[in-house]
Amino acid sequence: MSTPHYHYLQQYFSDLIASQQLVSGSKLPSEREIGEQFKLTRVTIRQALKNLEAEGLIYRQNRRGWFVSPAAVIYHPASHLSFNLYVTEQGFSPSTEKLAQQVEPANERIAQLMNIPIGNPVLYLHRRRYIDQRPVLIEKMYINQNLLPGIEEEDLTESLSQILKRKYQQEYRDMDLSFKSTSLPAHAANDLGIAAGQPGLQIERINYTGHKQVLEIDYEFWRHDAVTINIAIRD
Amino acid sequence: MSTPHYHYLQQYFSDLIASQQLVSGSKLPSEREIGEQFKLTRVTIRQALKNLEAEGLIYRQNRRGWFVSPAAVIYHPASHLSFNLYVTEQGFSPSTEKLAQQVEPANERIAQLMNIPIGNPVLYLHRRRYIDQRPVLIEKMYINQNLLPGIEEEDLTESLSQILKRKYQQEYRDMDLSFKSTSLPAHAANDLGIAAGQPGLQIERINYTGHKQVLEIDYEFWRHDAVTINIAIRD
DNA sequence: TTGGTCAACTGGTATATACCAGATAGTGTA
DNA sequence: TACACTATCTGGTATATACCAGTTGACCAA
Repeated sequence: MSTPHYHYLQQYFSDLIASQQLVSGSKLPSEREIGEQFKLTRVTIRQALKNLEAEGLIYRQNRRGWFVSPAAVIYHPASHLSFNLYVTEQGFSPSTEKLAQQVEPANERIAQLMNIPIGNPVLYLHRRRYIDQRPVLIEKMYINQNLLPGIEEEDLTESLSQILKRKYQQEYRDMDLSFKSTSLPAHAANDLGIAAGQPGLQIERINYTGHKQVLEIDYEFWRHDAVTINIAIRD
Repeated sequence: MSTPHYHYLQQYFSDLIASQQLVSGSKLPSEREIGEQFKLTRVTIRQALKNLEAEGLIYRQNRRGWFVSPAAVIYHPASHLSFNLYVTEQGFSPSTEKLAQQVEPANERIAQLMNIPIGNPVLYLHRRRYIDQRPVLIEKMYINQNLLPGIEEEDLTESLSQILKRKYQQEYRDMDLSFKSTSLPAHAANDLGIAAGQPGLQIERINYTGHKQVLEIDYEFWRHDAVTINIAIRD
C-alpha cells in the first residue's frame, strides 16, 4: 500500500476540476456512486473528499451532496473597498442578509476599545453574506453609536462604508486586523449551513475614524475556501 | 442521537486543555486507550481528534501520538521583525534548519517580478523553522542575487534581515502579502513530518528594497495552529 | 558501553455494515 | 390547482474488525 487508495481518488477529482471537466458549482456523484465505480467503501471515499475539502477544491451542503468550489475572492482589506464592490469587481454576485440587529450593553473588551463605560449601549449587527448565492461569511459587529447617531435607522444590509460616507461624511481609515486559520465555531458553522468543525478563517477587525476613535469592531467567519487575503505594506 | 458521541469527546478534551489539566506539549492517551475508556470505536475517536486538530487545540506526530498544541505565535509582518526576534519576544525558542540552497534559473514569474531575464540565476533557499523544537514552518525563497552579491557565502540559517542589515546596509521596506487557508501541499507536509492534506496556512511574500526593486520572494507553509497574523493598517 | 534485534505500541488505511436525519421529487388527494 | 404525504436519495454517525508501517524501549550480544 505504497500510495493509499484515497490518494488516487483525490488525484482523480483534482484532475477533473483542473481540466474543467467538473466546473465550479457542479455536483459530484454521491459517495455511494463513487464507491460503486471505484470499488471502495464510503470511509475511504470520505477521506479523499475531506482532503479535497481541506484543499478548498470542493465543499459540501448538508445531505445534499458535494460540489466544486468557486474560485476564491480576493479580499484586500487595506483598499477600504466594500464587500459589495470588490466581489462585484471580480465578477461575482454579492448579497447580504441581516440576521440580527439590536442595541446591547458593551462588554469589557468592547467598552475598553471604544473608550466608553462598560454596559453602555452599542449596536450589535449580525449578517450573512453570499457570493453567487453561496453563504461564505458570517459577520458579527459592534458599532459605536456615539459616533454614528441614528445609524440603527438605516438599511443595514447595505454596505456600511457607503452609509458612513453618505450620512456621516466618514470614511474607514486605520484598522487593526487579526487572522487565524481555525475551524468554525458552532454558531458560525450553523449560520453558514455547514457541519461544525470544518476549516475556516477567522478575522477580527477594528476600524478607526480619522481621529483614532473606534468606529466598529468586526468579527468575521469565512469559509476557508472562499477567500484569499492580499495586503500591501507601504512604509 | 441529538448530540453525537464525538462531540462529547471533543468537549471533554477541550475542557481538559482549557483547565490546564492537559498542558501544552503533553501527550493524549492513545486512540485505543480512549476507546476503551469511553466504549467507542477508533473511527468515532478519530473524528473527535481531527476536529480538535482543526480547532488547533491538538496536533499529531506520525505514529507517535496526539499532543496538545502550544499557543500560537503572533506574526506581525508589518513590524519587519525577524522570525527569531518575534518568536523569542513571545517567550518561545526559535531555531532554523537549512534544507537546501542552490543557484537556479529564474522561472517566468520570478523573472518578471525581479525584472531580470528568464533563466538568469537566482538563489533558492529552502528552510525549516521550529518553535520550541516543533517544526512549524517551511520556507521556500528566491533571492535576487544581483542586489545582494555574495549572499550565498553567508550562514543562511541566520536571520536574513540581519544579514541584510549587517552586510548590505539594507532593510526590508515595502512588501506584498497574500494569505490563503488551505491544506499543506505534499512537499511541505512531508518537510513538517505530518500527513499530507492537513490544514495549513500559505503565505506568499514579496519583499522590496527602498527603491521598489524585488529583493526576495518568499513562500511560507505554516502549521495552521502555530500562528496568528496581526496587521495594523495606517494610511 | 555500544550497537543490533525484536516485540509491542502508535497512528494510518481499509472493508463491511447499519441506522439516522435532512433534502427532494413524485404521487395522490382534496 | 394546491398541498400533504411518502419513498428515495443524500450525507452524518457509528460499530466491529483487520492489517500496514513507523516509533519506541527492552533485551541481548559483541
